[in-house]
Amino acid sequence: MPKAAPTASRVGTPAEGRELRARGQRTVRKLLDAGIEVFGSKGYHAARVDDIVKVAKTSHGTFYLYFANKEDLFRALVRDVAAEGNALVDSIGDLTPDATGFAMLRDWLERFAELHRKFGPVIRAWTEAEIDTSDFGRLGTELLGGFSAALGDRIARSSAIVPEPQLAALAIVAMVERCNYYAMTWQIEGADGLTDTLAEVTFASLFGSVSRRKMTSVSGSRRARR
Amino acid sequence: MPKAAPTASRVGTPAEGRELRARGQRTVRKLLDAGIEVFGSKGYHAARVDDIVKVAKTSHGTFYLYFANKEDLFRALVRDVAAEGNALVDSIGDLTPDATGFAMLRDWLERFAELHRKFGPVIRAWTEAEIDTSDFGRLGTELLGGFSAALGDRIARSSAIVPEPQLAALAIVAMVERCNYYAMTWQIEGADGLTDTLAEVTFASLFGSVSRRKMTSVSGSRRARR
Amino acid sequence: MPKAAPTASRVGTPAEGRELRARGQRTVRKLLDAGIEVFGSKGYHAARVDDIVKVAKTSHGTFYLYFANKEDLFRALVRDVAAEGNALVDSIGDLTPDATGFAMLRDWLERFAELHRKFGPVIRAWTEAEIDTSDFGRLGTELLGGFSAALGDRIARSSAIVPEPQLAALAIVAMVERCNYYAMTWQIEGADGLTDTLAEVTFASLFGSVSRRKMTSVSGSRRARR
Amino acid sequence: MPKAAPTASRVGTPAEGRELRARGQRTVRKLLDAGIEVFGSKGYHAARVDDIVKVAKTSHGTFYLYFANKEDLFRALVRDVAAEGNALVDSIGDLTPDATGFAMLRDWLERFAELHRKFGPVIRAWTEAEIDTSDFGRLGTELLGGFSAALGDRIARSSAIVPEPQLAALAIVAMVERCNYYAMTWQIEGADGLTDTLAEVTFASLFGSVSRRKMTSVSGSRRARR
DNA sequence: TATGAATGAGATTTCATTCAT
DNA sequence: AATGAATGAAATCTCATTCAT
Repeated sequence: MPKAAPTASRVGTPAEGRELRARGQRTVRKLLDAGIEVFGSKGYHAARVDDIVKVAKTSHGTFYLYFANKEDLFRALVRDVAAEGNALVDSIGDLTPDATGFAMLRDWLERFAELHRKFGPVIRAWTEAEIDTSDFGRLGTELLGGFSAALGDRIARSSAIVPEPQLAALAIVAMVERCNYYAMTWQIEGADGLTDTLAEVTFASLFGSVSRRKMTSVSGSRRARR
Repeated sequence: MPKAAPTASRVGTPAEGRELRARGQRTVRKLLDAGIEVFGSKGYHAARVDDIVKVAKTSHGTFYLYFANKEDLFRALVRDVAAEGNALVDSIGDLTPDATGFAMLRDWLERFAELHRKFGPVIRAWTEAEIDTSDFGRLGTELLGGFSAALGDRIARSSAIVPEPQLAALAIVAMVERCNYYAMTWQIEGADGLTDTLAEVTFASLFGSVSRRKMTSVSGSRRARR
Repeated sequence: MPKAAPTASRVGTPAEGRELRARGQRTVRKLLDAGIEVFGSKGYHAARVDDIVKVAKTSHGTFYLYFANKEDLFRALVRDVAAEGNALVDSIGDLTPDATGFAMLRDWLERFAELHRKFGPVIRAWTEAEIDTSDFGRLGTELLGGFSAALGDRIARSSAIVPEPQLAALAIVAMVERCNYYAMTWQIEGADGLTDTLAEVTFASLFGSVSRRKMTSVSGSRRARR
Repeated sequence: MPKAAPTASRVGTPAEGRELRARGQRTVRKLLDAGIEVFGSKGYHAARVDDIVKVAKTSHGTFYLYFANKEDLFRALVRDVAAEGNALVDSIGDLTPDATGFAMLRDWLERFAELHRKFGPVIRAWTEAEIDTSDFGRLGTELLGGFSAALGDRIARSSAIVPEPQLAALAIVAMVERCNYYAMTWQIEGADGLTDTLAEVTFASLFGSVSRRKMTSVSGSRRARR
């Protein structure tokens, strides 16, 4: 469990409106962090409010003081991911068929992986929760859709010859997302080369495997995954 | 008082345990189908035995006559998927950087999509269930791992210059799996071009965008993604 | 606790639709009867599903098999009272300023008291519950309103000179209802003369205290209240 | 750290315990008024300390500074009603079968109605709370009993020929109380004629419909009940 | 072989009351 | 004198599983 960096965040329904003092703020944060941890380790459905409360070292009553229920807490978490995700979407640069383009792509994928490392547990649980509770499946759809649309846009504007840029973008996003997911879930052996490989595969699928040797030199230093 | 029936536990798989008569066979089938439907629409955890039983138009008692519990039914389903999946794995042909190789790849992806269409709901639920019930998450890992290993093998043996064939294969499998998943979940418009795009992207990532023009002729009509 | 005569009745939501077998029927009845007893002794709000279940000698699970919640069971009970009450409403005869009229009135009041004896606990709890759960307060309003309207109608058609028959009827119904309520709640001393007194007061308020002596002779035999 | 404040328990009644300064007085008043409002609208059991505190625009902590608990606040309210009620009881004049007697009765009923208008919510909640907390149900019994005893006394001393004056008095009190209750609960249209009707019905039940014509002149306009 | 009823362990949720500032 | 946060006991409700027919 990566212990997830502490997260400031929206607060649930019950507390809605009322301003929180320092103490309350701290409690909310404890609960959110506990949420990340527990959702991550057991998944959304298997997670019990009781588990979360235990990890946060607080009481049932307190939980319901700040969140209407388990879903509410989860939603708050998801909103955070979505926010950071959308920021990431906006930061995709131009895709050029040269070293600069590759570097941009690799960097962007690295940041994607980082997001995954931070919020992985939530994302994982999200996939799981997505199914029935209809309306926050939408949030996920929108996020992924956003990624894919932004990337599709860059592809279309690039010199890559791709018949359906949007579909291709979707395919790439799917690949990237899922690989990071696998990396987290299975602790994939040799996963530290993952971002490199993803960058290469993606780049190759758009521009062919141009001058790969030179480019990987860029990626040498940045392997932080334990 | 025919208390003589605690044969119950672990009957599950139609073919194993004591032989079932026609009526029993039919009941098991109804339950399995209901399982696909219900697990698909609500996911593993949210699926209630009650729902399955209702869809199968039978009773709780009957359910437990054939399956030890909810997980047992799910396992039976998963086993079917795994069986078909492994068959599919074995049927990957040689990856050559020409039209024949592309056709093989496309055909294979088409069959993958078909498998997904048939068992998608189960696969979806599987992803979700994976998390806690540790040991049958393994079944899933093995299946995906099998796909990925087989493909990695073909890549390594092909003329494609890829630094880490196994990771690349994993990335490709991830992409393919997830795209089909999206297609099912979101009812993607224009999703019928999906397999084409996947084939193209995959092929391009391995061999560059060779002779793409000729190949796309296969993929029929043009559709713009939303 | 008068142990309340067993009551056949509507069944709650969960069971809705499905036909109940003999066993289920019996269970439902046990629960309804337990409801009468518990609501009667502790009132609506203080009554716990747990109490009801204990009295009915069944389990929590079973309770929720037949009723969505406490309110649902209560509703079923209330519906029964309302049904019997409405029947009673329809049976008011003509109010004549003679012995016949008085006998009719007294008889009607006797039947009212009987209804109260049978369903008193429910009625008592009803008054209590009435306050917030808006829509089944309506049931009560309608019932009392029905009583009052029917009586008002008879008064208007009688020879009594009353400026506002409807308001007078309401006043009378209020008196009768509340007195029976008191009789139940406080085990009023000398309550066995209650129905007589109510008949007299009512009759007098409409026609003056005509020939009271003769009339009371009718009422001699009928005092069943322990 | 002024831990010195567990004086809390049983302050309650403004006049008892330690003297309160102006600010405290005001807070107590706010809480009592909030109590009337909340108990009135939701009833005793459904009323939440939280609701009361919100309406009073103060905090939980403050509530428990002045009242030992919810019941304590309610008791304080009830004591007020009882005090005013008892004063009212003592003020019933002589019942004579003439216009003076009628006027006295009407006036008294008018004052009763006023009491009800002021404390109706509390009285309503009282009826409800009566059930379980045994000992302050007694307060209610005593109050109603007081009304009824005083009235019974006046009836006995009057020229009315009533076999059981105490029961008759109870019936009348019941009628009056309940009618006012209905008026409050249902916002009865034309309820302003209510006190008139009550006076008439009561008077008639005791003395026959003597000189009714002259008296109704008091009651103003004609209204038809729905 | 099939069924509907029953069960109870465990999860969720509420809210009067206490605590720390 | 006042406050908002925290608590936990007690209530409600769900549902996989077993039972009796």
